Amino acid sequence: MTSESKPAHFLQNIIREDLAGGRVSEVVTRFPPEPNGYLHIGHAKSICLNFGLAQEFGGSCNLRFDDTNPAKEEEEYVESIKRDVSWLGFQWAGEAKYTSDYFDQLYDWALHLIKEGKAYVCHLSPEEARAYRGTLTEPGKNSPYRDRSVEENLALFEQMKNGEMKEGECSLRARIDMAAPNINLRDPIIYRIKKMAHHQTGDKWCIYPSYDFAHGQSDAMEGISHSICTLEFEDHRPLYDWFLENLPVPAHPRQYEFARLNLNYTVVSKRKLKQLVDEKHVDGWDDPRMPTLSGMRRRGVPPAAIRNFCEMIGVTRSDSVVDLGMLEYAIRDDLDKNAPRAMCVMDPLKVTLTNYPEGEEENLNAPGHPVREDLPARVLPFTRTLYIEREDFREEANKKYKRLVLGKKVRLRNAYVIHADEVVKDANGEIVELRCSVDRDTLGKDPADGVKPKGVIHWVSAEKNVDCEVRLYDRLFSDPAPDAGDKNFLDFVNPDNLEILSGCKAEIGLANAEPEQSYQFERNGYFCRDSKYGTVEKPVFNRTIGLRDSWAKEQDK
RNA sequence: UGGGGCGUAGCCAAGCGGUAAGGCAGCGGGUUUUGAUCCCGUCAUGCGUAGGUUCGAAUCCUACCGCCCCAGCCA
Repeated sequence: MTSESKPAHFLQNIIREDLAGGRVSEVVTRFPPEPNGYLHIGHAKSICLNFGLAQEFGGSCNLRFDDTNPAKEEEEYVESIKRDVSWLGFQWAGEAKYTSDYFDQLYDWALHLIKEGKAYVCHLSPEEARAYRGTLTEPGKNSPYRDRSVEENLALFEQMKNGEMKEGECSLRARIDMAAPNINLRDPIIYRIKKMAHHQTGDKWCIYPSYDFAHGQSDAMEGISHSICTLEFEDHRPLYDWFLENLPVPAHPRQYEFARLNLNYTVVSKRKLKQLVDEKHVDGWDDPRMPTLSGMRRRGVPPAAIRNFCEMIGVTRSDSVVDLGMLEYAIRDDLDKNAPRAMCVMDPLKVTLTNYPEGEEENLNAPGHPVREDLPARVLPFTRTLYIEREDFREEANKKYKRLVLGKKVRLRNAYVIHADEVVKDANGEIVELRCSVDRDTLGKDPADGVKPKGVIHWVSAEKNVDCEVRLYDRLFSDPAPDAGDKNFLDFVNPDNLEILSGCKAEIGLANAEPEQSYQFERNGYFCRDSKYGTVEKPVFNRTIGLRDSWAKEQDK
């Protein structure tokens, strides 16, 4: 720890004290997703927290699929979750675990509660149970089945397990306190009947434990020292503790809650994400505009950027909304340091260098990165005809415009200084070509007259380049809180969230770009080859994020 | 109107009785063959509000206000 390191957050403080005071000898955490959907940026915070804490304190972190509800869960998600956690850069301890691994033990513990008179089979229908539960301000009433004998409960529970009861006909409930102000303590259901195959246990069971009955005991079995979850589970903590106190568990882990991540301009609810996919607002769960980890991966977001972002935003108990700009900063910060540089002209304007011999070609060397000397240099073929960005030329402009102007000079990035001599237009007055002259004595040095061009623009050889398609993504929603209150988030889908450019010309080396390998297209932004679309001859590049653009800001003034 | 939480700058967030860290965004300037990066400067007489305790309060006490979560056989 250096003097300039971040101050510790409350969980780090708690762990430090637990370790120092001997309450725990080793830190064991767990990331417990339900395999019912794809992981998103919100999960990333939890992953980084749980795995990060284990790493920081020399402990370990389990990956545990919280699969107590076969109606909602699928094997497909198990695989995608493993892939995403690994991609983020974390390794779970041993094999991935499943709450369903513990169904036998959980069943025995249910029996234990029954024998202790602390659980009973209740034949109230779901509707009746709701009525008996009371309300937020009124206590509930005891179920008429609450005082069944141990023997009767044992027999009935056996029948439940054997499939002799119908779904919803009855359930096993903990016998706690129907008048408790905390509704979770009003005889919560701990086993329900679901005549349904489970993706891990097949048709072995037709009764399944509830989250509350499964989670703490699973933690205990795994020797979890700190069971970290989000704020909405805070009210469940007394119940978490009640089970651990009333069952012969090997340990009593403690639950701590933190505030989940909220990001403006972003929705992460599974239902809404699914709707975006189903209604074709996006191209799938891994669409680069999606806040899913698979979408961000495809878009070119480096996992380290997500980790740093999670580090930046901190861990607290206050419900807050993080500005998307922070995520964008973290992405740019990582990419600036690590992405090799390249040039790509999005909207090509042909330039002919009238004093450059036809058929001549030379290979110019360009660094792979302005400061990272470990990144390999590249070779740029320079020829008589080139492409520059259409918006990098004006027939006339004031001094603020630092690009190519008719009759003036500009530096071609990593190459020569050129002078714009003449504009060629078509019948409609459209500029179709620029005729320029090149100063061959300007490679790596200023012009002999000592007049240094103010601007530098990117370019690509018109004779040797990669024809490609470029996809420019913008934020998915135009409203900072698209799902706040009673708004319909679909009303705020940003109509300009995707712009597809074709006929873009990238430097030749990009022909071999690999998906997920990020590049900075100089003066433009960060890009990576798409893993889904494009061909060998004509790749598709996704813009991860643009460079900061103070010129655009200046122009808006 | 029951229970559980949370209120420090536009946003995130330190602070734990000794006179408001840091980051993002913003603004101003410098360097620059990327209008990027980098560097420098600037940005809360103020900590939800009102009282009180104290030599001294964001920190302690009291009251009030605002926001979030809970009435699935979901997690």
